[in-house]
Amino acid sequence: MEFNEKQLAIIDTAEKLFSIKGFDGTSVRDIANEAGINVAMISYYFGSKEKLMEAVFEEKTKKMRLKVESMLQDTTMTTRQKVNILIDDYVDKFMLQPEFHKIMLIEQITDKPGGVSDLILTLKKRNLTSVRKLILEGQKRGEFRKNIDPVLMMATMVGIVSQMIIGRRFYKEVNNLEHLSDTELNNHMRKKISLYIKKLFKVILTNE
Amino acid sequence: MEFNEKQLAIIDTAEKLFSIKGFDGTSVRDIANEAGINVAMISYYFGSKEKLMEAVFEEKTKKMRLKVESMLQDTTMTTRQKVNILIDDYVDKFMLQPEFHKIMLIEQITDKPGGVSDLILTLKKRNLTSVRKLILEGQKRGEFRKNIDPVLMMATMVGIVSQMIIGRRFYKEVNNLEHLSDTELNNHMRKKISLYIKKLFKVILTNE
Amino acid sequence: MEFNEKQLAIIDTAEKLFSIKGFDGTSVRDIANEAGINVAMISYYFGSKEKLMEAVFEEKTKKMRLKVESMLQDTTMTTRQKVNILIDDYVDKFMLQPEFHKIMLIEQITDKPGGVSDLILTLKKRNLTSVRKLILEGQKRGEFRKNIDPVLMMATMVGIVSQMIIGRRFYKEVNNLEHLSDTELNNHMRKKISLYIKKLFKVILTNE
Amino acid sequence: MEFNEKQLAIIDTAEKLFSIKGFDGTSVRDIANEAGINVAMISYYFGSKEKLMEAVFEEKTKKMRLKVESMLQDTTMTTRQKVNILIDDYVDKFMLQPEFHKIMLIEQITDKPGGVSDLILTLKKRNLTSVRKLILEGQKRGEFRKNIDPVLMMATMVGIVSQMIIGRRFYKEVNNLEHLSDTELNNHMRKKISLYIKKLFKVILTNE
DNA sequence: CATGAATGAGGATTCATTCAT
DNA sequence: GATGAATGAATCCTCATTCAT
Repeated sequence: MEFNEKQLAIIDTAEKLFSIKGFDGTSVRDIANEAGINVAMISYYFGSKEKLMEAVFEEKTKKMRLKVESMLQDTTMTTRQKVNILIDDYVDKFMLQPEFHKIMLIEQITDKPGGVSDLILTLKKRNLTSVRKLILEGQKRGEFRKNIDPVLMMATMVGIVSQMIIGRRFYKEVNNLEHLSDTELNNHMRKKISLYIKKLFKVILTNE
Repeated sequence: MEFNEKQLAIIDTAEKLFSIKGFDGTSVRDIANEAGINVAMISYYFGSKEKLMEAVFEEKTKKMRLKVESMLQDTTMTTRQKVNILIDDYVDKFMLQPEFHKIMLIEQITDKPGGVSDLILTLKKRNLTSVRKLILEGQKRGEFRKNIDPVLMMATMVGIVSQMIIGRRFYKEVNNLEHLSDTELNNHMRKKISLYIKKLFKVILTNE
Repeated sequence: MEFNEKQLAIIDTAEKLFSIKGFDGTSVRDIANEAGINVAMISYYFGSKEKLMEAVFEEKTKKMRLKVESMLQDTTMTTRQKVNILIDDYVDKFMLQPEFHKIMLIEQITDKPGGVSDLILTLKKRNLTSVRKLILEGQKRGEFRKNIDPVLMMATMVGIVSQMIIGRRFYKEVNNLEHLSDTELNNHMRKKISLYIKKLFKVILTNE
Repeated sequence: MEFNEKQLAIIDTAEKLFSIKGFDGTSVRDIANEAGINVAMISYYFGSKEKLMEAVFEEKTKKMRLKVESMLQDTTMTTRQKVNILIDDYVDKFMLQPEFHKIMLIEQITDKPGGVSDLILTLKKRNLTSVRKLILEGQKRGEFRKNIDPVLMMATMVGIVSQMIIGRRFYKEVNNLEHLSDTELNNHMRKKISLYIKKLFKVILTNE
């Protein structure tokens, strides 16, 4: 599915508003006004508000696919190096798209059958398969220990990032970082979270 | 604030529906029908839908306050024992109230000013203070290492639990646990998560 | 119809609120709150909101009946003296009960069939009969001229008083009387209006 | 502000219903049904019921501005002639728009701050200024006497017309004019009132 | 005699969508 | 292809009244 320029503008606006006010809290008029287009355009281009949400998801997940598969083939890196790259990759992607991350969270929480949450579930299962392969590789190579739960591992990484995105205001206030610009804070948090998760995973994967 | 039986019934229904369909996705009619009461009763008892949400929050957080403070005084336990109790406590509380947990998440994500998210922020700050004290105690006693970030620690525990609650369906399917009843699955997950976080925290807190 | 103390309190409150916010703009809850009684009392005591309005009217018109009839018998006064007394009487009564006057106006304007406006119409017809007699008396005695229209005469007196009550704020501002208290302004206006109407009527009734 | 045809139809209907049932007594559904349009159109076109009322006022006052100012310049007429024209003008305008007149009355009586009553007050003040100028002119030319109160004068004219509009039914019945059509009665009343007020004003303005 | 609780109808407004142009 | 106008359904809330106690 290819979207034209106007459609992309609508998708961007929708992403922003959905993440701030939720799907039901956002009216198509809000989106139309913010995007500077006619209300009827949304039905016209996407069919319905629901379909617009799916379009948002479709468009925004294009960049979201984890590049695990390609790395699995690679034999020049240790598995731990691969894991670290993966962590960096994940943290960067989501910290740079907090709005979309929020939408994904909300969709999973509300979990409407037939909606976006089904797509997310599929995505998660696919990612799990990759992660399992990676863990297996690490174990075969003797880098990782036995009894690693990939689901809990994923929950750890995703959960921490989620909490930091959701609790951005909290983090800023309790660490007295009000003087930082949005971009600065983002960079600061990205580095910190990345480092932290890497340390954590090192322990999870290797310690006995 | 004391709520009577009928009010509590409304609150319970509201909690459930808000967690499934979100605040805006839930109409007061939905709540009234589900609770078997007249629509007007909601305004009558709570003033508005917004106020009802606050009542839900008020009622459900009664049991939610972490019992850190009381434990801080205790001198018969090691700090790590205290931390483990805290983890058990937290995991139990939220895994037994997944609906409310979802509401808290949604409220934090959408983050309406003047709404429930402000109350949550206050709660988190209060908890942070307690956690900081606990860490300090552990460090003074030589149990814990230096350079522990309490905010990341909290994000880790909260994030993992969140992910497991949100990803309950995912967890069930990929682990082939469809044969378990809801209660059985709950118990299974609670134990697993608790154990996992404890291990994680042991490493975070003590390892050099 | 005799009203007990509580009923009278409700009637007074209702009169005030009806005059400020109109009948439809006033809710029985408003009245109940303002009067410090239970909402159900209004239906309980008066049957309905509509009936309450009629009770207000009934109670407040008790003092409103013009004392024309009694004066007609009097042979010691000239008719013009009688007219002047009547004017004083009317102006005083309405300027001292502006709220009720407003209600009467609104009721006449909206003119619901079967409502209070019917009662007002009856009252006006009764008053007209008296006024006609008085004019006749004046004409027989040679005090008044021919061709006096009693309806226009009444409209003149009632209309001027109405305008002054309605336009109280206007009058105060354009005459720079902001320094006067409510009572002072009332007295000032009463005298002025009374005098003005008397002059006017003198001309209307006697001039050729 | 220019209103399109449909808006004008809504405004006309609203004017009628507001004058009959009052603002609060009229529901937007009433207006929509009577005007043969969808309920949502009212919000669509005017934003709210309140704004619709303001639109009614705005539209209907277009023709309502007294043409005093233009006449003040005129040197070919005596001031009394000007006054007479003014009276004719006023009586005609309001007797031909009794509905709107009623709305103005109700709005002044209930006197909601920030509502239409503020606009009416402004209008009255503007008119007062003009009337004052006219009186001054008459006095300078020696046509009028001293000590004329313009506010009472206005109250007289406006009050009489108001009473006749409000008491239209009363007037009809007591004068046995049931055989007249609405238009005939209107013409009859207009002439009568006009003549009466002119006579009255002649006396007020010139008599010592 | 009095009242807090409860109700169903109706209030204004906003919604996503469709239609005519 | 694009849009302002229009719609019916649904939104939350308040209404006057009644009921059970």
